[in-house]
Amino acid sequence: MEGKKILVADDEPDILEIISYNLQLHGYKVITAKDGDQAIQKAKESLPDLIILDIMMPKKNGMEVCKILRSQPEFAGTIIVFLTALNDELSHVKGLEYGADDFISKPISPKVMVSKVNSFFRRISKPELNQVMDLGDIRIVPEEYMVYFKGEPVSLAKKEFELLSYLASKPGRVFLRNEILNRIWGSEVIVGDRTIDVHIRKIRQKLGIDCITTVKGVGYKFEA
Amino acid sequence: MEGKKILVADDEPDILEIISYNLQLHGYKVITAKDGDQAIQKAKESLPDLIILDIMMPKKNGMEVCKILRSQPEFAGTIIVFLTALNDELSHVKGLEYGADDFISKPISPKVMVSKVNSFFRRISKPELNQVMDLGDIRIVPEEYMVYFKGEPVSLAKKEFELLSYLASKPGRVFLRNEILNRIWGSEVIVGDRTIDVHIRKIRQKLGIDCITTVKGVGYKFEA
DNA sequence: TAGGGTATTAACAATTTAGTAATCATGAAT
DNA sequence: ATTCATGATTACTAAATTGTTAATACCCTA
Repeated sequence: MEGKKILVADDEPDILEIISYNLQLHGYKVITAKDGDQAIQKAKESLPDLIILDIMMPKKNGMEVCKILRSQPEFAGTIIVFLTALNDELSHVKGLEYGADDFISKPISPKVMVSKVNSFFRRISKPELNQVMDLGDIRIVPEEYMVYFKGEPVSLAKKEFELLSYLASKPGRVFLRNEILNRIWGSEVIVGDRTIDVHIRKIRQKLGIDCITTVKGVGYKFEA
Repeated sequence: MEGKKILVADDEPDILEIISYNLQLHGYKVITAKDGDQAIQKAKESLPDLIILDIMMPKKNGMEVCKILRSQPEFAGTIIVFLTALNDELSHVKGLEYGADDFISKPISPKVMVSKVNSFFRRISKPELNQVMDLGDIRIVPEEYMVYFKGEPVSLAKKEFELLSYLASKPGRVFLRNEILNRIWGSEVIVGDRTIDVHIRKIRQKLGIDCITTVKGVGYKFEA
């Protein structure tokens, strides 16, 4: 997260000030721009990881900037978010068309802003699902489709393995049954109510310990 | 989103018709009023989740209605939006002073209207629900469905957790029993009078300290 | 200090939700 | 063709959650 570059473009110096101050406080490098043209220019020279664009700006508005940047391959992977007025649904719709990743509503709460920014980075830095996961006594090795409990190999079936990996991808976090269904079974497939439970049971059985906690009425979570 | 009650007030039967038809199509329950007085009366008896007010109405105009409703605690959490002529800047400014949450411009596009309404509910239905809340000794982690008291995990049941999160979302603010019912149980469900109390009790018990204060005849509030 | 309204509480009942074991269907491996 | 593992379903059981009741307790006000 540290050292990530963020470009902020807004024509109001105050906003610019507040945003960059708070982001810098959290270890981000901030580049600022005060209009659309400058935003494009600075984006090209600094290649930021995240770009925050105000919708309304002189020279070129946020939408235009976004459109232009998105058309260039070096910004394909860059996160672009808009600053919008609260509930400005129209901008949201258009913004998504132009390739925005998300929106931050004005008025801005620094706290919310920073946590949103953090979550953007968390989101993209995730696709490392093939990483070996070490969680206490449990070790998950995706490329072997294998799980080890205290060094002992435990062989899980595909669905079981995927389910465990998914839950273990964020220990402590509760995954809703719906999320699980979507991720493991896909949104088209419809499976019975008890299917998840049965697979959870198998995992618990095979691992011998209960590393999966039930949150009734909500879902399941992994805990080391 | 389903079953949310929306009160629409406008003196033009056609507009009323279009709006309510489209909203109903999307699963909302619509109540209509054709003037300001009726709007107030119906608002009081049906306690809608969202109120759409035309600015220009007989008896009382939208501003007045808004002002009156806002002055009553049971409408503190209700979303109120105005129907305004496009670019009617003056109404916008005044409207915000009177406590409006947003504006919808005439002429009305049903599509835009519905998507705006949806977004209102999306906003309020989870106002930063994924934010960790730190309140003195108490820490609420929505992602984990967990509450920590002085670092010690306390596991609350779903309803209890939701209730606590709700109250804690605005420490110090009193939540009316009605608001709580609407938010936690939904406007359709009918539960007995003592139900809230019992859940409050459970939370108090489990947390060990009394962070929830009773305001007799009114409701409850969270205090760190 | 008596009484109305309101909240607290504990015990209980109802409901919802998850766990379990047995069973079936499918398809790959022997 | 038979076996076997997987994955899904079912019907049943178990358990936790959630809601109700009814017996107080509390606190204003008269």
